[in-house]
Amino acid sequence: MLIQKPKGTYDLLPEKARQRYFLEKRVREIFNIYNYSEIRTPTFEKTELFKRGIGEETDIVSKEMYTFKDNEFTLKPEMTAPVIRAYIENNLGNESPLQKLFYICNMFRRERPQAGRFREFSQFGAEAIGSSDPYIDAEMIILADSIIRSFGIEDSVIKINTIGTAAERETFFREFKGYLSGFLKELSADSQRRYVINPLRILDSKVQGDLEILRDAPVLYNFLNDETKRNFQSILDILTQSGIEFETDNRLVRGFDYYTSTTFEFVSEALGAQNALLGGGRYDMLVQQLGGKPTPAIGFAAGIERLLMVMEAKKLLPDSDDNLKLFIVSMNKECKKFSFKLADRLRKQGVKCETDFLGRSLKAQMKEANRSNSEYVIVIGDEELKNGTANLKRMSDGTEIRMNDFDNIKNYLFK
RNA sequence: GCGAGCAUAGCUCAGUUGGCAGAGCGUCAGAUUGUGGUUCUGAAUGUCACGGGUUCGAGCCCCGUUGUUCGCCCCA
Repeated sequence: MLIQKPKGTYDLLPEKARQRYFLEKRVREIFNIYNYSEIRTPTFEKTELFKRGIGEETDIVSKEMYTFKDNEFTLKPEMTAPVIRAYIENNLGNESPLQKLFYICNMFRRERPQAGRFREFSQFGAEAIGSSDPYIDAEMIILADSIIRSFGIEDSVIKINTIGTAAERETFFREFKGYLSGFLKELSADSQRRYVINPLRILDSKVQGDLEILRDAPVLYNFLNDETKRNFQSILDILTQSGIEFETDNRLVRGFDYYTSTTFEFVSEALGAQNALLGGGRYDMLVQQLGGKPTPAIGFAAGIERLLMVMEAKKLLPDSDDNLKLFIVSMNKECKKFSFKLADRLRKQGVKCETDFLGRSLKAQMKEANRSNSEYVIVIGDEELKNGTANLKRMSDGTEIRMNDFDNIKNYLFK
């Protein structure tokens, strides 16, 4: 039986690996410009970190984690909890009252794979820890937007909401559940389940019957106190001043327990059912919950596979421009000895070049040079060895340049 | 965890009422022996996902397994 890759994983073959490198490089550049510094954390963490960080009752923790048999450790299903753990453990708050961090890494969730969803997947994201300034909320969204836009994705829609503090939600839930109790039997099975586990998520329902019931339901926003509302309004104002287009969506709620106040999502029509390209929000209680001092924080995470899917669909991925400079063709074994040394010398001068390793015919080597998009070809035969001259052929138009100094080929190549 | 579809050459896919395993692309070789692309000629490559069953006979029908795709849930 052939050994296959685990379900929901993928091999990144050279072309795809190059596209991903392109994406990661650009992402790093933009994070750097916004003064976010990279952080890397272990691939696995204490299981307890995710239970306390994300919430026991969330889908991720309750059924999607890759936990080792002894239950002590779990492959990370997301990065916010590990970053906060590292922040607390390394006393980063003492170094500077505001830490702006970013990450690019892969993570693991045991879900059924489908379009835009994998069991091992990659995200890049940012966390700004230490500030509750609405300007940092705005910066986070502007940063996310400029990354998305830098890839040429213009039609991604930004949705923003505020879900208030835990205390504000408590009073809302009392009213909300009171209202829904009258319609309990008419709600969809999923929403009936959520009624018990996480009533907030009922707001997210797309079932027609639920939508009708929700139409007259109490609105979370009305239960938020003035400060929360003012704060939210400031964020929206700053975004508007910054020229960011967005939609407020008072039904946008997210699946992690740690979110407070601001939540946002970037969605794209080019994706399938899993249309969220990027998601994030404020989590002012998490640092404290994980044993640190009370510290406000906000972050986002973007799905790299989904981003690449959109870019592929919109043909925004660049072709490789990293071609061979020179292909050295050898006529026979004696010439190959010379070619190999020549290639080695050129490579040490930083010239990307290649020679034949299959003992193939002149024609086959020429074809190989053509296939690999080599800019120049040089044929090394007995005459060249004897005379110390050769023709450099430019493959784009077939013209040949006379070359009579093997020690200075580089000068001919870059003329 | 639940539902539906799919599985044939390296890739994309045909394959009729059950009757010799196919095409295009790619790969390799050649077209008077030191010059690629275009063209032409030829060649190689298959446990028809795996395991059972029905049948004289199964790529095709039935059952199971695995993989995969798309949904649900949830998320990036």
